[in-house]
Amino acid sequence: MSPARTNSSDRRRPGSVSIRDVAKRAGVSIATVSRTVNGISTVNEELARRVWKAIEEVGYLPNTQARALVSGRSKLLGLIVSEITNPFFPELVQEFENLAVAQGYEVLIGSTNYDPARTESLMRRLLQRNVDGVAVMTFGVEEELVKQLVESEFPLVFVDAGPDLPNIRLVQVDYGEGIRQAVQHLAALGHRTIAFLSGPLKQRSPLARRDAFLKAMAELGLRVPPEQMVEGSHTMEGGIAAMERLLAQPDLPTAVLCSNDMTAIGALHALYRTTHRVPDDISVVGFDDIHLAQFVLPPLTTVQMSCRDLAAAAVEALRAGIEPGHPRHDKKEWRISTQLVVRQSSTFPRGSLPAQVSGTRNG
Amino acid sequence: MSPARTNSSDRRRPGSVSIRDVAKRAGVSIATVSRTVNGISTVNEELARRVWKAIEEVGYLPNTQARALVSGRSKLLGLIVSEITNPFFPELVQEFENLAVAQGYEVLIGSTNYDPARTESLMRRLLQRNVDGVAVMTFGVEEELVKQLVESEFPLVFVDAGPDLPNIRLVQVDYGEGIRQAVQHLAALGHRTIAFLSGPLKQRSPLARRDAFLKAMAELGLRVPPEQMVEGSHTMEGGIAAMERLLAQPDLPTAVLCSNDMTAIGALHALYRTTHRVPDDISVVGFDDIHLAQFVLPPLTTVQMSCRDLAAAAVEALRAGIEPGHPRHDKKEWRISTQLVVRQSSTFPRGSLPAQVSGTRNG
DNA sequence: CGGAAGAGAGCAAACGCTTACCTTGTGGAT
DNA sequence: ATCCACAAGGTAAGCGTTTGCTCTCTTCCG
Repeated sequence: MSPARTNSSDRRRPGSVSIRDVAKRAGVSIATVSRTVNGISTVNEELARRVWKAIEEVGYLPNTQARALVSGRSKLLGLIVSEITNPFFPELVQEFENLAVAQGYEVLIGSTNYDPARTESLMRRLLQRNVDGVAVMTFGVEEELVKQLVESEFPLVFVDAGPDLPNIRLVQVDYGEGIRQAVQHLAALGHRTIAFLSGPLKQRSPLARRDAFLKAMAELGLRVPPEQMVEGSHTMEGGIAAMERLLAQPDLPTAVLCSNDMTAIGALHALYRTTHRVPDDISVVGFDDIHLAQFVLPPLTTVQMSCRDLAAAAVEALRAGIEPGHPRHDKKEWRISTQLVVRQSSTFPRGSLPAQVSGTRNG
Repeated sequence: MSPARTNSSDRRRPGSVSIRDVAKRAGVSIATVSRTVNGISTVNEELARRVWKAIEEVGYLPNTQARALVSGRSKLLGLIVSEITNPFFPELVQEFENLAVAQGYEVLIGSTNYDPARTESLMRRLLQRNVDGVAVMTFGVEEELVKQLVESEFPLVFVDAGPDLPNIRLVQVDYGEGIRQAVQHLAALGHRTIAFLSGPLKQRSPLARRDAFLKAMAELGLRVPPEQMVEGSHTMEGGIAAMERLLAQPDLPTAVLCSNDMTAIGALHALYRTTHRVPDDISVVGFDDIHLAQFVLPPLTTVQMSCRDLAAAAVEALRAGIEPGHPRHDKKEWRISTQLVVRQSSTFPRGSLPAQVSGTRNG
């Protein structure tokens, strides 16, 4: 009524219509608007309708920043991955985001590119943005910082990663089962010499994969000469280099198990440039079952690790740490199982069977 | 000193040390702390030193929410992509994020999965978070909303997408040059029949790519029979399907140009399952030059579109819209050039030359 | 020596919301 | 009729900052 306007009485961008505009329009106090928006039951139905109508009319969107400021909850989750360009991560990110959004959270994603300085600045930025929790899917977060955060009970979950500290929420992948299936699959086909292209062995998860491999081999009484364990880097480039090193040796295995699909794809690439054919001369098996795995040539036999399960566990772990009355509040460990998916990059070793039943290109 | 504590005098999580704690510790007012942090020159050097020391000691991190609330700037950028799992996007996202972070922004990423409802809710969430601007790299944002945002001068930029509305910031890819190079490359090798596997033709950018192809062919006087224009979906699955439809026809082309690399990879896949070899029987050329392109078998000849340039243009366009005194404030269009990268998936058509010099697998 | 100017620091009002607390009005029990 | 309990809405404090304004010293000029 009075000519003196509040700051946003005129038409502004959607975000800048404030609760006051709604209150004025509906002829109620801002408290009532707030209560209506938050579904608090003490608001009279008739009034609530008026408020919603006013909200509609002025195009009000509650300002999340202000909400966060007063409630202390930003409804933001941080997600730290190694490299977003590694095809494994987008799938994970996607699932994580879907689940988070379904719970009313938004996600701030950052990739570390394995750079400690970058990681630290990322972590700082996330904290500064007041994220309610952080899921870490990479290594190299400074232990000191982690310890400090854990002590202050900041919700933190490590997914297939994480330092060796007590009292940390972890989502752990059970490599044993999937890798055992892969090894047994190859052994059942008749392979006796199986090489392993590992990831960077400074990290825990590649190490766990390697150990699972050695264990599965030992269970079958199969020997693994050290020269058939080659370290890669979980990238295509690393897979190429590792395979080339393997090829340079006198005794070739008839099968190669790779620590992840990217390595396997690199291996396929390296083999393509030689006279060895996959799978007839050499079988290649991956790990992760990224989307791409079914589209490489030949389609890759690999071990599936469910992104959805992984993401779901991470989100649940965070919610458990964030939301006061959450049932799983004290749970510290989540386990994800793995499982073999047979495609066309693995078959009998050459000569071990009378005929090659699986028709492949050099028929 | 006094036993009555302010809210955060004890050891809490890093984010919750407030400016007041610093002020108390340094024995100054919060205004001075604020000015020190923001580098305002009226603060005495000696005092500033004391403030920084206090900040260090209490582990203070300014609360971005509060800052945003009072300044009206969230320093958040929204980024909308179609699907984060499509390998083209992570590379773009990565670059975008790097550039944004370098300018002090954080990025909220969302994927639409081509779902209008999802797109709308995403947009609403972004506005609610008070993002300072949004870069849109997908189609299907409701025109009405866009119009409204543009009218209210909300910083918005469309990257290789966008509705046909006036006065919109656009980053446009110049398909002409790259596709012409690709066509001329194939023609120079001796190809006369070149098929085209397009993207979904309901969208602008696939349409632009197709038109560029037709134009380049026409320039050389090469005919393109309609049955050699097959519509795909810019995915591997779509590439496979499109290639299969092409293969089902009586007259095969000697070369196939694809609207994006994913389609080309699908095409390679489909061809792998036939007796046609790439590149000897049929040459395949992609578009985008995603990282993966150099690792498929055979490494893909493709047209490079620089992610970095694209991302840089998008960030600059947004900054131009956000930051008051930005020089490019009125610029509405940014252009990105494209360029052919020759790898091993293209060669002479079979029989067109006496000997095949480029050593390929069936040598 | 008085006073103006300017540097440097503090006070307090926003920013848009949530929520504890207070006020008002209603109905039922006494 | 009086009182109390309770429902329903309003008032205002406060979340952690930034920033316009004010206050207090210096310093320097006349």
